[in-house]
Amino acid sequence: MDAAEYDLAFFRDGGFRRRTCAGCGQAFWTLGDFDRCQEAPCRDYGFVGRPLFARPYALRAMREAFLGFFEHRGHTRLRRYPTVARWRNDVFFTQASIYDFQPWVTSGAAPPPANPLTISQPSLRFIDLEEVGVSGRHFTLFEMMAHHAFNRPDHEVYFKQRTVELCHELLTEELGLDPKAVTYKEEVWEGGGNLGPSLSVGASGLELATLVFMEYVRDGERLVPMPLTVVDTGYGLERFVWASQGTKTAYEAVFGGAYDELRRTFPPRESAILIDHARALNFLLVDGVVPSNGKEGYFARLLLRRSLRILSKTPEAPDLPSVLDRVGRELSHDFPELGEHRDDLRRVVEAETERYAEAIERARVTIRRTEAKLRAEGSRVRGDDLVVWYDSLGVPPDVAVEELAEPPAIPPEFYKLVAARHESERPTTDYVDASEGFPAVPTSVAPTEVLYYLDPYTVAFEAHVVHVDGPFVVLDRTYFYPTGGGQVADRGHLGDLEVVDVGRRGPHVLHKLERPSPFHVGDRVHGRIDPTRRTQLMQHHTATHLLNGALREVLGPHVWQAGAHKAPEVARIDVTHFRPIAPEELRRIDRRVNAIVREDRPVKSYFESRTEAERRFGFTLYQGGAVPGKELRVVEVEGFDVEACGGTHCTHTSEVGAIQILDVERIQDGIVRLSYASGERALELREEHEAILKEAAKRLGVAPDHLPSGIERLLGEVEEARRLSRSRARTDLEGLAAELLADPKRATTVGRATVVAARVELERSALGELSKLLCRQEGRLVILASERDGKGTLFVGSTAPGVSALGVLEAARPAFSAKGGGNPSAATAVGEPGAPLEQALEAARSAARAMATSG
RNA sequence: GGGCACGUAGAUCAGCGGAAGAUCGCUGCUUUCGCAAAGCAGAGGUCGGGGGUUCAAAUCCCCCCGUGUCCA
Repeated sequence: MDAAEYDLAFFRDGGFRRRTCAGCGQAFWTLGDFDRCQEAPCRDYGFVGRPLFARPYALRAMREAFLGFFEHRGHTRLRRYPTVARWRNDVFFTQASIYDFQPWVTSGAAPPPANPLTISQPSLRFIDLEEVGVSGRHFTLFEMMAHHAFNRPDHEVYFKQRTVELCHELLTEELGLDPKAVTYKEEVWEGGGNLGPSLSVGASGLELATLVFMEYVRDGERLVPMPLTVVDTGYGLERFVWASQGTKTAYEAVFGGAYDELRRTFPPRESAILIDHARALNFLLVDGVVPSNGKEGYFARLLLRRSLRILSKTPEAPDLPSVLDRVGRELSHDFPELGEHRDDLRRVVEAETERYAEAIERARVTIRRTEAKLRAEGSRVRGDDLVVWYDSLGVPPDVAVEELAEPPAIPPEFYKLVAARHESERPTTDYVDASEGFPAVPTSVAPTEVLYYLDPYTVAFEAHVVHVDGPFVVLDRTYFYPTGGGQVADRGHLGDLEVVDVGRRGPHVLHKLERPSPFHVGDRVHGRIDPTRRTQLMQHHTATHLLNGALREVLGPHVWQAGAHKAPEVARIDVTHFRPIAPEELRRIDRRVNAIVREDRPVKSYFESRTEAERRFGFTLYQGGAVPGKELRVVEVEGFDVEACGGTHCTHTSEVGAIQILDVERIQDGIVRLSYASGERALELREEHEAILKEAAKRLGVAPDHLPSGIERLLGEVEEARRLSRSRARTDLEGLAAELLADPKRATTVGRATVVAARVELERSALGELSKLLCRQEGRLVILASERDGKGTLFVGSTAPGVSALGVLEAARPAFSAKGGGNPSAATAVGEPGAPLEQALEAARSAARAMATSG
């Protein structure tokens, strides 16, 4: 980055000097007399015991000082965004204040909610998890205070000059930092394809803030100026508080009384981890994360389990819900939403606590057993085993060691060994703004005017063809709904041709015809949509919203839609929930959702600016995931459920008809799926089910209400018949065995063995059975030959001392080209096609006699 | 989303290329006034599903499904 980028009038006119740090080699600006920048590791912490600011601030006071400062200087104060970034599909969590405005605001697609603005955004970073409690300054959740400005070519709010000016004024005049103590270090920031110069603000060893100026797009080596430039600042609230108090660790300064309370029971490190995790969990759980084994839920589980482990090691420790509650109440003064839904939060935590206890118990059993086995083999448990156990059973090494009689040393770099097991993994990304199997449309083609948004009831229309590609036709306007948002596409006709699929590519809707299009650009076509299918899809889609609302009401606010599918035949919704839905809960959901249908509430669909919709309804709008665009289409079931959704909907709930829940299943850890039908389809299904029931009853010859007992009876009979047939088969084989033994031509006693050799035509498995029956006594040598499908099988079984079944088989091999093998008590060989089975039987018999005699 | 572990009798699990096992529970008999207990006998298995390799697969390979766990 060119040095001129940092050469601000504010620095030059203000008497700042540009120097090069003797530590890191970076250039920096300062009023002071330093040869090094004032950030670790170029200098040590100097503020411990010597606070940086004029007076000590608690967390709330500092946040208020910051936001107030910028409010007084023309910034609008914004409430925090959720810690789970539902409006994005590229990250799980909000990791910085700028995440709130990416990608729609920073790309220029949507206007900022205010400009300039100031915010203190709770942000999550799991990268330093291991440092929490150890370093004295790391947190999993921290608040990033910020002031942001978004500059358009026609409207510049402010950029570098004013940003640094504001920052400097805040630090020195508002907070009373010595102007000479600050250094502004030149850096380059890059992320998400954008980059720009940035300044790292340091004092007394601490990096207090980063001032980023996003102004370029990277195009290979070239830097292209962005049309919209962005001031992205980040001030660490916790660091400011710490610097103002000069305590030994940041935790004491930030968490105050609650931390001191924990310190009475726990050592400093454990206290810090507990309180840090409790804070992060309060935000995560209130923002609707359900602990699970994947995605964002995993991080909640990680924090919960780390906390539970610490608590379990101390007998007089409080339980986890109390710890969370204590911290949650404190936070609710500043974030009122954290005071709500405490019961729901408690239930989630209790369920998770049980699960963890179960997991650990399971692991303990496995560990004890494995050690017993290893010791029986003369071996013992090694450090590697601890790594495998942690990875596959979830048991931490210190817990595993407790279970072992001869514990190995825990490998010194335990977590590195765990990481090494995950090296070959690759993260994957997705997100396509296009239906699969639909070709790209040239950008010169005008975007399709989508009419189904405005009026979902119109099913016939006139339009002009604007683009043709094989069977794919793009119209200037359409009422056809393309597959999207979990709703499958409409069907119907364009002219006389059937529309077999409808998809979307960016701003274009493509109609796929049954065969290559006879239409040409400019043609006027008549479109007709299959009205029955459309109505059913509308009913299912609206039913999905109603169920989502009822699920949240009955199960709790942790319920979020995790996926949905709306087809004419059946609809499904997947939601996050921490345990299977109980039958009683399901009844309540069923009643509630059908009550809403009967109440005939209006369902309004309209477009609204993203910013305004978020303000009015909150982020629960994003049930269907991240939605692109500056405007959201809001679907509002009056007084019940509001979601951003592009689907076709009924205008009143009664149109949905009775909703019949067909099935509930747990499809993943933390996710349950409901299948249901409504409208005509629900009636159809009911008729089908009744018919099936009647048919089944008729076949069984009982009345439908006696079906269960009838089936019970039938199963008993089947069981009895099976038992009988099995015992008959065995009787037959026993009869055959007795027959063979009684026949002097087949059974002869030689030496100490009775040799039974016979040709029997039986299945291979029956040969074994028969041999087993014949070998119930000691001193038997059984040779059975059988031919099936042109392949001869020779089976040898032996209980004769000193006569090996395998040996007999080998002796017969020269006469019988066959593959086979076995052990001394049983051996099998299957001959090549045409191999002489009779001669093999003879050869085996002679060999067996010879062996029995000599043995 | 990926790695790893696991899936065998009603339950808990062993077996990890050569004829499906143990313990508990269950049924019957012996014993007892009855129960418990003990002894004896017995029932109970598509070895998660589907492909493949092999003369032979619970066992080895591949693909699914399910459970758990770790990592993003």
